[in-house]
Amino acid sequence: MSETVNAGGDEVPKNVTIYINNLNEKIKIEKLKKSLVAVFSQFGKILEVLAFKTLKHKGQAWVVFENVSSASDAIRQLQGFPFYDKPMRIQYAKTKSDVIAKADGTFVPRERRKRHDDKGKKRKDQHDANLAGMGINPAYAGAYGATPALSQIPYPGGAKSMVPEAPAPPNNILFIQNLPNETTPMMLQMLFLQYPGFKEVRMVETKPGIAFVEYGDEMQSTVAMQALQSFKITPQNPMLITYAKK
DNA sequence: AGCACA
Repeated sequence: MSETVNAGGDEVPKNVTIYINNLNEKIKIEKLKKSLVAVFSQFGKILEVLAFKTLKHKGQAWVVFENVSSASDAIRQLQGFPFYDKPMRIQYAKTKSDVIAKADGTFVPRERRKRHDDKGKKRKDQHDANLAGMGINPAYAGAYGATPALSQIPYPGGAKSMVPEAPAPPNNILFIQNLPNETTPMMLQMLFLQYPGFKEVRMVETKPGIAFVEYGDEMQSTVAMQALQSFKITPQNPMLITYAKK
């Protein structure tokens, strides 16, 4: 079959883009997008994820895949999937996404008020289409390209988690894992104190191997994270530093 | 409930 029937009984033709609603509106847009990437990447390459916080568009998102088969698999397999405590409702999107139109040359700017599109915009669009063609979301390339920690961290918890978590967004508090059991707060303080803005180290006796390190702000915590990422207290224990969850 | 391209 080549179409699905949505809850309202309307037939929706296949599309590489899926439209998701009934999303938890309390989740911040950036976190939501990253979590969607985390959950939907299993079905194939994602070109872009769009979500907006305006009234009319809250609780909804568009995930643009490279192939329709990915979109179909996603709809089949994740229909009703509990995501941040709410079952996702997934359909094919009704219209073609701009990234796709730009890539296949059918893109027409929708504000008809412009008589000429200026050269600068055109070049930018072409650039974005190129990025998309390489599997790089232009929006992410700009926004997160300079934040290496976000891309290099596998999600902690991995397979056992029913709702895969995207890496946490920047936070002035760092979460340290894979520490040797003999690590003391004093040892960590010596390491982290050398970076500006250091506030404190917290460890929990009953949870060996992890610690929280707090800085004044997220710029400072990011500097420390990048400096000490994979630092080995013992040769077997490269530390894994991520932002703590908010 | 709400199908866009910050």
